[in-house]
Amino acid sequence: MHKEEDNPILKNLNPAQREAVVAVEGPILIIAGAGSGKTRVLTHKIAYLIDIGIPPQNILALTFTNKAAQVMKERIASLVNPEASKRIWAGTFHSIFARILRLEAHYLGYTSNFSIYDTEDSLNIIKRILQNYNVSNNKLNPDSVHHIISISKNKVLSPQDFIRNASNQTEKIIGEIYKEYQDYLQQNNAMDFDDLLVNTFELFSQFPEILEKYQNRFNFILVDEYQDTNRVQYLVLRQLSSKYRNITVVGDDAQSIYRWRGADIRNILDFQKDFPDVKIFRLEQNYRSTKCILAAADSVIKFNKKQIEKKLWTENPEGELIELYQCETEKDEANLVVKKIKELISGGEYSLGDIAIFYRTNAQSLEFENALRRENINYVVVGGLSFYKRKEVKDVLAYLRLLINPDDNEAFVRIINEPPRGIGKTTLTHLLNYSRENRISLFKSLEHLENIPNLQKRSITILEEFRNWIITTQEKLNEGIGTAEIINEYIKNSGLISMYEEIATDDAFDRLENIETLLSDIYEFLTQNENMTLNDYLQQISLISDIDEKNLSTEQVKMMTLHSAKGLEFPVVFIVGLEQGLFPLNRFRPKDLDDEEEERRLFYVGLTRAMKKVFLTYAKIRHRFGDELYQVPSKFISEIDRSLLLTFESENKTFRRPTTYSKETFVNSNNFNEFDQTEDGVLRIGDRVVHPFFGIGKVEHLEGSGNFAQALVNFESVGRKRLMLQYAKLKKL
DNA sequence: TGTAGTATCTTTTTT
DNA sequence: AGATACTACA
Repeated sequence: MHKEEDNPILKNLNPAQREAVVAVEGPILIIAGAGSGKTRVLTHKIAYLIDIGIPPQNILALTFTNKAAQVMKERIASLVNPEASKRIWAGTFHSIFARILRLEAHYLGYTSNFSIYDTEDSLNIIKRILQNYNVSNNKLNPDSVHHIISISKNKVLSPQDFIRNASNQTEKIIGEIYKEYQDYLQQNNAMDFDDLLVNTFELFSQFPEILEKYQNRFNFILVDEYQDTNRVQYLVLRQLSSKYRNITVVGDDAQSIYRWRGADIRNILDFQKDFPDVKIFRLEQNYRSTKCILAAADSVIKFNKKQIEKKLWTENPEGELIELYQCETEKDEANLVVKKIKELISGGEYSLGDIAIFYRTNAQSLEFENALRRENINYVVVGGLSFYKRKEVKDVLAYLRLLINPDDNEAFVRIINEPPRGIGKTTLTHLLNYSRENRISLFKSLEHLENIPNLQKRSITILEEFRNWIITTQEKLNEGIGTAEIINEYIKNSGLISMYEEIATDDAFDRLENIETLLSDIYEFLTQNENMTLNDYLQQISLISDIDEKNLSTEQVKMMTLHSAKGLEFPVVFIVGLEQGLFPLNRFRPKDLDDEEEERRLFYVGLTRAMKKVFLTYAKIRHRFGDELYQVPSKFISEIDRSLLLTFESENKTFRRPTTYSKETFVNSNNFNEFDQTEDGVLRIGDRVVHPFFGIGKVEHLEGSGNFAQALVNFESVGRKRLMLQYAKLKKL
């Protein structure tokens, strides 16, 4: 025992943390509250494992982002020998599984240069399949079909299972589409994000000897953010750990925010069922936030019924009260936040890098960007339209994908007429038909141009030329020398660059710059890493997320969605857009209590990111699709213990034309706790109503109750308005 | 086949 | 309001 006390790896850990670290063998569940040193426990545990002689290459650490894995490796490197830290397998489920699948691809009928399709690719495929099905698009839109397929995969439900379980015609059709989609992916030698998980599960299920190989390799498995794993991730974890049973999972049910993409909170409960001998540790001391922030977060999360009982506490100071600002519009809100940021900076206590702005949807970032730019304040936006999602970047990547995996039809479709080279819709349709009928890829079908009906002479010449160009480039690439130069030449010959040079607008120059950045990024990757190939590059970037890329240690204000904020911490946090319908977000579908609880956890995550100070804001009026919406403060505001809140009205009101909605329309800011559950009157969805100012309209949605009851009314004269029934004086027709 | 003009949709959250 | 997708023409 005393020997362990001396171990530097165990110093600076509290008793609970230390116990969790030295519990080496068997299944271990760590329930770790926000800010309780979860990452610290994981890193120290891995360092400890290495310290007691476990070979680092036998350790597998699964994290939620690549960045978290990278941070973990760096910290381990500083605790033990840096060389050892490099040999740990650490990464996201997706990237680690992709790595395994590359090595074992042939077992599943893939080759190791398979493409990884992103959501956009998947949607394009589904759109095309839907067209062939000739179904009315309003019921089966690509997004929802894609979502259903994705959720099914995460539950390990095959197309055959899906069709068998179908209970109506629509489901049956979706099942057919799912099947066609899956066959198509296999033909393209491509996997989508979900396949990386499902196929790993299939690989291990079908080939026990492969499973055993990886069981033996990963003697010790550690999983971060366990509350956000889904069914298939859980199943693979169970497969991998079933031999040695050394698995440590860390999670906090209060921070589970990915139910919508299949995360299953039951994984924690099932974990205890599968491993009855599980040892459970609880980390309940928070080192991050002030007492005030913690109390506020606690008062909110108490409104959730489903949760594991735990009490988070801190020795940190009381801290300052949370400030709540009521703003006129979203512009006003952005201006207020910028004003507060300037005050924080001039106060001398904080710098720009200490400050973060969290919002519910990416679209909200725009106003803040504008306001910050006007005041010359440096900022960085995480997420939104990331570099690798830009059209011109994706086009270049598609050119490269086609070189590596010529069966990649999505890449082919993307670039065959980009820039325009005279292969239009008609020609492409002929090609697509031929390749579908003969079950070969588009690129392969170029070998049989003379057999393809209806092709014009001109098209044939162009396509032949295209095919030769790709093949010659592939041959050059296979020689393995001067890869970066070959790629530059190839992209130059594609005509993309000269196309943008000819357009010569500001936008086109931006795009050119992005292409240049990408090419030099590739150049650097290939020259810095001796034995890395273009294939490695493509794989790496397809699984990179925006948060992995962005440097958060800079002196800039950080802006991101609440989802991206998970796992991070900042001295000062702004949570904006706290309005009913926006946060909690609702999509005007039947109310789901679980949805609301998830939104509340998201708010909890936001609050608990803050170390010292929290600002909350909402706008009374928010513009959306050109409409003016009258907003109601988020119910979450009313759930914060009132003694912890200071409420303000934003002073810098922007000028607005007076309407019949004068001051009394809006909630008095002292009224937040009067939210109650009384019945919302006689108004029903579909009712036609008349309003003294807006005239006749139809009720499309109702929500809230008591003083907060509100209706979304579509008026004939002015379109959709969100109105508070208390003030709106609507008359039913 | 490419373009100009028009209709329609957009805003969840991410690997 | 602005961007994208679709349709009718050159």
